[in-house]
Amino acid sequence: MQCASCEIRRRALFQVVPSEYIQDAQTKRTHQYDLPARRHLYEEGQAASMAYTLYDGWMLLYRAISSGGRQGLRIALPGDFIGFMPEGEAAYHHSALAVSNVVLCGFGQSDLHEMIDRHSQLSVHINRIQSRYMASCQDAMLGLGRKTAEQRIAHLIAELYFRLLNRHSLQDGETSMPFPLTQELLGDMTGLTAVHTNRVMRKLREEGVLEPQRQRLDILDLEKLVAIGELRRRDVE
Amino acid sequence: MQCASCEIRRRALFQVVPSEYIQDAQTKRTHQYDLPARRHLYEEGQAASMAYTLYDGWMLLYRAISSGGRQGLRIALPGDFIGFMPEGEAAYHHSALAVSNVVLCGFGQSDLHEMIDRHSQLSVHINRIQSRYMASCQDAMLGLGRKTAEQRIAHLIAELYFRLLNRHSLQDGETSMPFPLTQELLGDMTGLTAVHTNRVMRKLREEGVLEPQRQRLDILDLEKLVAIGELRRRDVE
DNA sequence: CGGGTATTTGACGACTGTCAACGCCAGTGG
DNA sequence: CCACTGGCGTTGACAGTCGTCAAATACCCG
Repeated sequence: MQCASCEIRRRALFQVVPSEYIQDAQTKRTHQYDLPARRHLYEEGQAASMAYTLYDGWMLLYRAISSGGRQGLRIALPGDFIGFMPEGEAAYHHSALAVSNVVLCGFGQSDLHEMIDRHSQLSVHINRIQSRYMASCQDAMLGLGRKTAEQRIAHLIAELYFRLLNRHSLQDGETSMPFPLTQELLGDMTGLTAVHTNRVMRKLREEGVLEPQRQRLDILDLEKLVAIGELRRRDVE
Repeated sequence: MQCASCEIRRRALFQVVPSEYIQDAQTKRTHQYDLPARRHLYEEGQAASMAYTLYDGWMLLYRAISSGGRQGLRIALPGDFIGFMPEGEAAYHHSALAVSNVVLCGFGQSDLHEMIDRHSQLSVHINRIQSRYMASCQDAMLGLGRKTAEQRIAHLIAELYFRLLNRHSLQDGETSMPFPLTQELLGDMTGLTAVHTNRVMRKLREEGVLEPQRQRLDILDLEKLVAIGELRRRDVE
């Protein structure tokens, strides 16, 4: 089934590829996927045959640990390009879990590699995307290694807010955002337990910084949230 | 001053570029740099005009935090390609500090971008390098978020050991490695204080896992080290 | 209404940070 | 040769953050 609505997203990824070519062979193998909440798109160690553009919904990219828990690597938001592996890498290094119901556009990994061969600018473009992800990954390392629980959570929420803002999923000045993450998932991202995440959320509520709704989150004091999390706006893509 | 010895390394980076071209214009602007221990190669926020191949010595890549400390992102070992930024990125996102005396080969960032334009395979190659760094960055996130101090330190040391082994800086089966990191730097990498790092190192010594020498480290029980750190060998480049 | 999932709270303890002091060693200069 | 200095390693006492365990409550969907 062709995905009409994800045309926009595909253009974003392939903006550097001549459009005649896109109409061509490769895109025939582009498919839309729907995935309900709590289901995996792929798992760590699995053969990496596809890459995806997330069109709608949120996903958690994470790595499992031996004791059964997991460490979140990134919350994928609509527009994110996930699951790409360079040629020669056989398996995914992480798992991708649907946080809410999601819609994705899938590309064959080998199709992408072939396109990269023909359109060198595509590789440069993907490089830039990867470089951004790397920067946010380093941001996360800084938080996990050196920040308190409250700072990490504030940082994460502020980051998500600005990412949505930057891709115009939120209006400028809007104080309420969709928020499908459970406290357990927040904990996965911040290296905390669900219990402690809860305590921190209460504190942030009591401080008048934010107010959770069902599946949504009101940001009551964005400035304070940014200050607590020590978020540097320029680092957010 | 031209760098004869870094010819090997340059080939590693440019292995995908026709050799006639390498003899050409760009490489004229390749220079060797020597930097004494404790000096910065570049700092966060600085204009990213150069990228480097580390030829000799160890470096710490890190990001500073507001309270004055720092979070290590990666220990760069001989052969590592550092400081590259995709076209359009103006400033480094992290700082690079020489741990020991180091020797580097520098390339102009814009020269690299130009080469990438002409030789698309170079971009693919850099992509692969970045992807590896990303994987080890995610490894670190997992440690910082979910592992104990002992696990993190064991993981880091084992990782460094295998990285040296993989690039033949160590012989197979050799149990002693060069180790210019102070306990403070170990702490920077693992998100611990120097004091606590010390306690963990003592524990590892008492358990007969390792034995520090001056500027060197003896691995007495590699298997145990790997087990404690839960290192997955296949994830190490 | 019932069952599963998510949130909330309390009590307790472990891990790690902070503060402070001391020892060791190499290099320096007298 | 020795005193001095600065960097690093080492140790102890204490406090705080956060994890663990357990239980109660709230919420959602069928």
